Amino acid sequence: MSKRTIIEIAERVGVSPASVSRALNNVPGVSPEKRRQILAVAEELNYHPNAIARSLQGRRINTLAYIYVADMPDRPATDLFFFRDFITILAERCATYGMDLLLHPATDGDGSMNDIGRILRSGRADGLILADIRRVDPRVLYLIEHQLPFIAFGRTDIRKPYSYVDVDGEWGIYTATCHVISRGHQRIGFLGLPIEYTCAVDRYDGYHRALRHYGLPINPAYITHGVTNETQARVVVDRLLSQPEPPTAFVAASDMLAIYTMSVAAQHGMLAGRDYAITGFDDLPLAAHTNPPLSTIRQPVHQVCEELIARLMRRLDGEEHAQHTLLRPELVIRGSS
Amino acid sequence: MSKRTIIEIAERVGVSPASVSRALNNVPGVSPEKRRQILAVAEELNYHPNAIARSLQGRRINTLAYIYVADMPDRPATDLFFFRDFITILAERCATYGMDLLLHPATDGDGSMNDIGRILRSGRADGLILADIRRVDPRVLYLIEHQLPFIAFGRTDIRKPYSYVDVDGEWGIYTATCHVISRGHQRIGFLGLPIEYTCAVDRYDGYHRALRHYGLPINPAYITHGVTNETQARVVVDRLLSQPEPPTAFVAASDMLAIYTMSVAAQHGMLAGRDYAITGFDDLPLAAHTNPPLSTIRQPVHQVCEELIARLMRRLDGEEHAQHTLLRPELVIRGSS
DNA sequence: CTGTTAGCGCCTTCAT
DNA sequence: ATGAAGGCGCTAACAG
Repeated sequence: MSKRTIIEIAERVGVSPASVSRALNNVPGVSPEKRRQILAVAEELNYHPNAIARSLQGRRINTLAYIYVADMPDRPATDLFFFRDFITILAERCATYGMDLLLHPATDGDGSMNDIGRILRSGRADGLILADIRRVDPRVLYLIEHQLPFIAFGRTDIRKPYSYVDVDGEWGIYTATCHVISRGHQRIGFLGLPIEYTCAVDRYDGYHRALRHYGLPINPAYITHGVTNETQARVVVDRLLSQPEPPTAFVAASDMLAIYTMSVAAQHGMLAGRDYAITGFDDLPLAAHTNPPLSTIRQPVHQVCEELIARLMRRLDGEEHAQHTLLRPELVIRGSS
Repeated sequence: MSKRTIIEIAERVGVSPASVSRALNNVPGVSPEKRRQILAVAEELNYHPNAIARSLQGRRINTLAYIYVADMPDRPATDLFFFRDFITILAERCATYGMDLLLHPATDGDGSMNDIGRILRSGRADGLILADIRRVDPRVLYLIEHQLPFIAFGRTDIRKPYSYVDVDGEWGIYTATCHVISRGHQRIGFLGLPIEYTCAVDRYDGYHRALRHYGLPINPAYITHGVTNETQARVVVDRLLSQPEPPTAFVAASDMLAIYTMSVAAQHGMLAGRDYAITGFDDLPLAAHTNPPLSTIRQPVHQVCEELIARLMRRLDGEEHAQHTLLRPELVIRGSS
């Protein structure tokens, strides 16, 4: 196997490497005849341009990177399942823009600060996608400061301008809570995410607003934050249910939280939809197949991914800077509420 | 923002770029003092070596690519969910080897033949991971012929040597079928994958062997192949159940097939575990949360990924060529059987 | 239309 | 221990 470079093609055809380059890139300035020959030989040699050499000239490498923390100890297991789906959909959207997705599960627990600059500056990716956004997120600050091209899936409390796409979790949970109230429930438990995440606060706010809106009291004994796995869920839900006046409904900030809760409640002999109501958030593929099927707030994942990539690509083209999108999720009513 | 190259560091420190390179790469031949200075300045400048320039010299880019077909029309939706999990676990295993995972959802339906050579030869990835293997897989043939470094998750009928990792689906389905038979079932339906996939045949063989082993007849009316979505499942399962002597148990070649089946059966008023038995294959996160929880054959995904990456890395190091691993899955008995 | 030249950022001889 | 020079594969700028 020879080298398979434009030089080899040039030699075979009897032209200069520059002409080969021009022909291969559809740049004018090559006679049709030579262009034809060149393309034929390239085809015959099974030639593929070296993307590495190309991007060394300052061109793009046609790759977007998604850097995430894979094994964050307090990472909601719930989000983990959501992000598994998110990743594949993101990759598909990338593909429609001719980009590949580079997955980098960060190794440092500190939100992958080490890797962020490295991947971008090392030229391995043209832009960055960030998720799991915290209210004050050092990664976002870093990227803004260094003017690196990125897009965030989620808002922060940071005032500086940057681009993001987010789902209106406040509205979503507000809607879910109202739905449950309209079913006649008055004592409503809330199962929240770890409050360092922006979306955790956002979703809690929706719960809060719905209760206020209906003039229901905010009872701290019904509210819990930061449950991230089934074991913790067991403790918390047991406690919630063993109160003198336990909640008759639960609004969970994620499908997995809801599923854990249903599982614990089942051990108390309680069946969702019959003995209590519950709603989730995400609409994982799983949600339609639980028993009973889980009512939930569906994240518009496809839209989210489309917007993320579209904005990031425009940023790479220098066409836009600090724009954002807030997408509205959708209440899906199933048997659990 | 300046260029941030070794040249800039060299100028600041007052040495040659070569010395900077040596210092940065821990190559001997730099005085400790200069080395210290160089590293200090690099740190201060927030310098990251350009991976692109590096790999132009023939070094690795530290990336493995997973090329897959995202929107294959006949792609079992079942596998889709499995591969979503597979991807994230694969990425994590890559990370432990210092590699990133490049996701390329192929755009051509033809098994991504176009992209395979391109990605590898373009230097964007050092090696390739292939899944969704078919019995005669043109991608595998191509990669073997061109001596490109790859590893397959799955066997083929191809005789030429190449490396793969696979799960013993024959054994798995054999075990599941025996389990169901041992529960007293005699009429056992089989729900198979599209037979162009090696694993589809493999799993069917397990069913076949179990029936033979117990001297049960092979009834074609109980056997179906190639169901890939819920709509098809409805038709097929309806037909299976409306026979004079319908199966009293089902062995499905994937969890999703099993779940679809349970869903259709429920509409016939039949509850798994009570009115009939059913087993799946994969052990998706979903499986533990269906109603009733699904008995299934658990794919050792973590082991699979570990072996895939380990073998591929050894291949890249020139240490091994056509080795393979066959992993044994595990029967997980839950409420559905 | 075509070829030559220079250089992207880095590493690796080869001298010194 | 250090620096100068060449080249990885490709493309852009400049000549002809």
